[in-house]
Amino acid sequence: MPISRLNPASALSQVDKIERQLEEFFRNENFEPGDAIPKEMDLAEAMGVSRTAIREAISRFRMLGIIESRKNRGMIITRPDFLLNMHRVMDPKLLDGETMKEIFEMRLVIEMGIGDLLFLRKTEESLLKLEEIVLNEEKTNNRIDRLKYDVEFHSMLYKISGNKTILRFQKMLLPIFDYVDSGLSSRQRNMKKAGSISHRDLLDELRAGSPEGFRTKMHTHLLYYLQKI
Amino acid sequence: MPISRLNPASALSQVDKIERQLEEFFRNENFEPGDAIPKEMDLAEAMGVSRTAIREAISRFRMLGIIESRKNRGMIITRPDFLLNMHRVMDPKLLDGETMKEIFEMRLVIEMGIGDLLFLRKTEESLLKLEEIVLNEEKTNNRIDRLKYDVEFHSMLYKISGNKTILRFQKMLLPIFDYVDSGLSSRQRNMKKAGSISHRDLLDELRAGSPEGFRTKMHTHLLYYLQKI
DNA sequence: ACATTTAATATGTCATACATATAACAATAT
DNA sequence: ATATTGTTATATGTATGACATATTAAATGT
Repeated sequence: MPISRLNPASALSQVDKIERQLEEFFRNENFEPGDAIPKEMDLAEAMGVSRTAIREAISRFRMLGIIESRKNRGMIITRPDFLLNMHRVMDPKLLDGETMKEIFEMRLVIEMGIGDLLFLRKTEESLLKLEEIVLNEEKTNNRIDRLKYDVEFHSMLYKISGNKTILRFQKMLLPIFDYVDSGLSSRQRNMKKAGSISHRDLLDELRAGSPEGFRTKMHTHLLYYLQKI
Repeated sequence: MPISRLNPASALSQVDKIERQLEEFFRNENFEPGDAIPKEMDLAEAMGVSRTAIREAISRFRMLGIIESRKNRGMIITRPDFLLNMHRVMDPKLLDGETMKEIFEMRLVIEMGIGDLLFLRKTEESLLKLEEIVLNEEKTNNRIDRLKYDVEFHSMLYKISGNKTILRFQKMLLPIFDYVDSGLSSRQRNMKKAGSISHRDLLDELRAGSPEGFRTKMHTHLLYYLQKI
């Protein structure tokens, strides 16, 4: 139970209260996407508040994508895009260092755990794309480009996993990764090179190896990050 | 770039536009938590709209926890709780089946990838707690209780990982897991029993084994879920 | 019966007024 | 001079009424 959930009750504005009541209402009444909800004036009268307050609360749900309204037709419940909302607050300037560190860790965890999905869903085509990225990476000496291909390689892995939610999740977290990564010292950065498992090794394992082997190799590949933790 | 981000431009209400302009404004002006933002009337005048419209937009940021306002002191930027917002839309009734399946997969991925953190941060005390849960589980024959201890065991693993974000993420996703799990046929459910790796095995490995061993065992433990995918 | 017009309706936006909590300052008492 | 109290200005919180606009439904005309 997040602490922010229990604001000093007195500090809750009326709109806050309306928001919670409405959320409860929608849940209890088993509203589903497509269902129409009462019109603003009815809600206002039922709760004994002004239409303005109701609209401020409804506006919040509108942003989350839980409610949509069309003139005259009234308002209906809609399917929210749960990652879109997260995206709005995924800003290194807004989050604290501890949280960002934890998000970074989460990425490492996901990359190490994604092996099985990769073997389940890899195709010749997707392996060729990986091959192309690795070749590009091996050709360049530019530090910026290497970083770009590094991101591309790992993004491609997420794509191969066939899980759009994980892919989007990772894309959304990229600013955080950049931020944490840029905090690494150059000494730590050099350890990366010393790491014994390259993208080429990972690709080879994915092509002809096993999920177990891949998990172990990915672990080694990410080791320098883990040691930083 | 989420598709919902590019609603038919004409369909965007004025408040929607204000919301985006404000978001851009905060970003460009490098606002950070604690910074005061212009008062409502100034914003309204600057954008040539009514105070009502500004308030509807601001109300959205207030919900996200990006803005907080105190009478007279004006409004300030605050640190949002990025998981709290996700929590609001994490409702099986609101999400579509495909998304829920992908979230479920994400859980499997995380559980398989979490091994290293566990070995990094396990303590005697935490292992004893795991032991207690496993003992309780082994004692009972009640199907409901077994399920309860199953959840407890995995939750405890997240706790041991020492990553509060991952722990909360998983807690938030529980309703989805329940929903997907309850969709499994009894035949599939029985495969669980046939799975050769028990919680006891996982605990033993965590106590005296290696991260590699744990990854492999966790993989086997979750196999029946993976096969369902 | 069909097309067009008109009226009713619910949301979108605005202007205004007042309530309320807070900060800054002034006044008073000790 | 310090502490307490009172006053005022200010920015947000809430309510009300008005009008715009898009859409549905009814009414009208041919």
